[in-house]
Amino acid sequence: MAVTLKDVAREAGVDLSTVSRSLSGSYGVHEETRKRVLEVAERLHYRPNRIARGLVTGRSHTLGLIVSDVRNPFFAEVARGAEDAACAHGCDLVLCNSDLDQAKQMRYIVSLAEKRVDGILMNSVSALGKAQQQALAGFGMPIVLLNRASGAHSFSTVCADNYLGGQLAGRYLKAKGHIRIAHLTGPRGHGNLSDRARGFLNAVPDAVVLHGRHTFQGGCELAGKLLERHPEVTAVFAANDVMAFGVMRAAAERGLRVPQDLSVVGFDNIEFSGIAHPPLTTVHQPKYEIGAAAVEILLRLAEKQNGSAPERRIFGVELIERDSVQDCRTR
Amino acid sequence: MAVTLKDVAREAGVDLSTVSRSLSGSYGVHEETRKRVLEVAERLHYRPNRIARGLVTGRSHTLGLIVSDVRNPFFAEVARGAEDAACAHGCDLVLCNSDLDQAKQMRYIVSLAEKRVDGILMNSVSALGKAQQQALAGFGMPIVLLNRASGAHSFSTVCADNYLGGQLAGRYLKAKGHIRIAHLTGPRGHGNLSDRARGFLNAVPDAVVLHGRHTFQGGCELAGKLLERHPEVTAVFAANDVMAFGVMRAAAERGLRVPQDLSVVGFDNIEFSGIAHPPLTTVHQPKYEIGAAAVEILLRLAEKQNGSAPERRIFGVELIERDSVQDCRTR
DNA sequence: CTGAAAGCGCTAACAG
DNA sequence: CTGTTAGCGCTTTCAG
Repeated sequence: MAVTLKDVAREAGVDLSTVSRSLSGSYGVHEETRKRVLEVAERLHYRPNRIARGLVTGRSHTLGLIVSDVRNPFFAEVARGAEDAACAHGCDLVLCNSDLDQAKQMRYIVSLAEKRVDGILMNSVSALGKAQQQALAGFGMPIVLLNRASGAHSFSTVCADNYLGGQLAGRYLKAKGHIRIAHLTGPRGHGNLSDRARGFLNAVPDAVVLHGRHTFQGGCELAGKLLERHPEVTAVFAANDVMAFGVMRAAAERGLRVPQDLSVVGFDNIEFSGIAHPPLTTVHQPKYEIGAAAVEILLRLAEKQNGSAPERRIFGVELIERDSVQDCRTR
Repeated sequence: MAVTLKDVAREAGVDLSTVSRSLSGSYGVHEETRKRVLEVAERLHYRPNRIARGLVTGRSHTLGLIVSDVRNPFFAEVARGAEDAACAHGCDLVLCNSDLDQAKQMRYIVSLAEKRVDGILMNSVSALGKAQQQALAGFGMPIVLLNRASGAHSFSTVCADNYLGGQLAGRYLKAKGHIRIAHLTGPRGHGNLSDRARGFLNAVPDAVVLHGRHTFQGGCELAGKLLERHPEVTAVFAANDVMAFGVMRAAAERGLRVPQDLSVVGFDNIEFSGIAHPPLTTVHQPKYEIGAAAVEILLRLAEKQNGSAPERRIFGVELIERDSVQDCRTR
C-alpha cells in the first residue's frame, strides 16, 4: 500500500538500487538521474521505511529511556534533556516507567532489546547484583546508568554528586545551629538516594534516618512518623523535593510552621521548589544536562562496537538557599 | 552476532519455519518438537528481532506521543497514562516534544511515519488548516488528537470539556462577587485553550483577556502586564495551573496577597496545585485517563484498516475549591 | 505436522 | 555511473 523504492524505480525507469543511492548520499550517481529520481520520489510521496533500513544497517536510531515515573518533575526534566539530545542526533526516544519495580524494569529491557534499540538509558531500580549485571551485559547493548558508579559494574554512568549534595545539606543545617536533625529518604539500596544519605550522615553522624517511598505521599507519611516518634527534631533533610513538599504538608497539618517550627531542605531543585511556600531551600542538580549528557555518551558507545572503557560523568551540585530553613539560635 | 531463528533451527535440527511456528502460536506443530525447539531457543538465549517481524507483519507495536513539553506536569501525567495503556497492550511509546512549534511537530510526524509506528497521539500545535489535515491524513496513519473536535476535521479526539471548565471558572468568580475579572491564556489558536477562553467569556463577557505563553514564565509576564494596565482587576482565571503559579509569583513580587488582594483560579489540577500557597482553586481534568483513553482509541483504530468513523471522547471537569479565591464582598 | 520457497523494503558489495 | 545479486531476520503460503 505504501509506495516503496521499487515503485519509484519503476516510475523513474531505473533500478531500485539507483534510487537508494540517489536518496542516501550523492555518492556515485549522475546528477541528472539523481535529480529525476528525487523528483519522482517527491511526486509519489515516497517515505523511506526506516524499519527496513534498520534491518539491514543494524541501527534503529531509537533509544530507550527507563525512569521510575515521568510524573516526578525530576525525571520529566531528565527526559526532556534526553529527548532533545536524541532528537539532535536524529534518534527517537521510547519512554518507559518502571515504578522502581525490578520485574517491570526487566520486561522493558527485554522489550527494548527485541526492538533492537541502539542503547538504553536507565536509572536502575537498585544497586545491580552480579547476576543482574551479567544479564544486562548479555544483551550486548550499550547501557548508561543514571545512577552512581558503584565501582563494581562496568557500565557508563552519569549523575550528580549525590554524596556531596548530602554533605552540603547536612553542613548547612548544622551551620544554622540545628542539633536534632532527621533524614527522610526512599527505599534502601537506591543508589543515588543512598549516596545522599551517606554524604549527609558524614556531616551529621547522629541523624535520625527513616526510609519509605520517595514521593509526595511518602514524604507525608514519613514526616508523620517522625514528628510522632522524634518531636525533638528541628530540621529535616528530605531525599528529594517532592518528599520535602510532603514533609511541609505533614507539618502544616499538625499546625507546625516551616521554617519557624521545622526547617526543611530538599534535593533536586525542581521548578516548583522556588514557588512553594515557603520557597524551598534545596540542593540543585542539573537535571536537563544529565539527561542530555547520558544520551551523548550512549550514542558514542553505540558508534564503536568494540566495548570501549565506560565513561563516568558526575555533575556538580549546589545548595540553593531559600526560606525553608531557619537559624535555630534565633528562634 | 545476535542469535537468530536460523541458529535455533540448525541447533534443534528442524527448519526455521518450524521454529517460527513453535514460538508464535502452538498452532500446528507437534508438541514434542515444539518443546525441544523452545528449549534450544532458551538455551541459546534467543531474542526474536521484532524489527524484522514488523517488516513482514506491518505492525511495529510502537506508538508516537507528541506533546508540547513533558516538563509541564499536565503532559507528564498524560504521558504516564498513555504509556501505561500502551504497555498493557504490548506497545512502546516514543516521546516527542514539539514546543508548540509547527515545523518541529511536522518533522516528528514524518519521522514517526517513516518508522512505521502504528499510530500517533498528539496535542496539535494549533487548529488544523485544510492543508494540514490533508497532509496528516496522507500519511495513512491512525492519529488521535488531544485537542477538541473542531468539527471540521475527521480525526478521533479525546480531551476534557474545556468549554465547560472555562464556564465553571467564570461563574465561580462571579458568584464570589468579582466584577473586574481577567483571563490570562496562551497563544491564539490553541484549541483547548481557546475553548476554555470561550467558556469563560460566556460566563464573564466583559473580561479582560491577555494572550502570551502558557508557562510559569508566561504567567508571570502576563500578570505583570495585567497588574500594570488593569489595576482594577480583582480576580484572574489562568488558562492552566503553571500559569496560575506565575500569576501568584508576580503578585507576590508586587506585594499583593492572594487571595486577599487578588484571587486566582487555575486549570488542570496538577498535583502541586494542592500544595501551593495558598492551595490553588482550579478546574480538574482527568489527565491520566485522557492519555490512557487516547491510546485505547488509537489502538482500536490501528486494528481495523478500514477507516472507521472517528471516535470522540470528552471527559468531564470539576471545579476544585481551595484557598486562592476570596469572596469579593467580604474584603 | 514440517520443510521449501517467496517476500516484507531496503542496503551493500560486485560486476559491468 | 548503474544494474544485478545477495541478504538483514522473520512470517506465511504452499506443497509434501
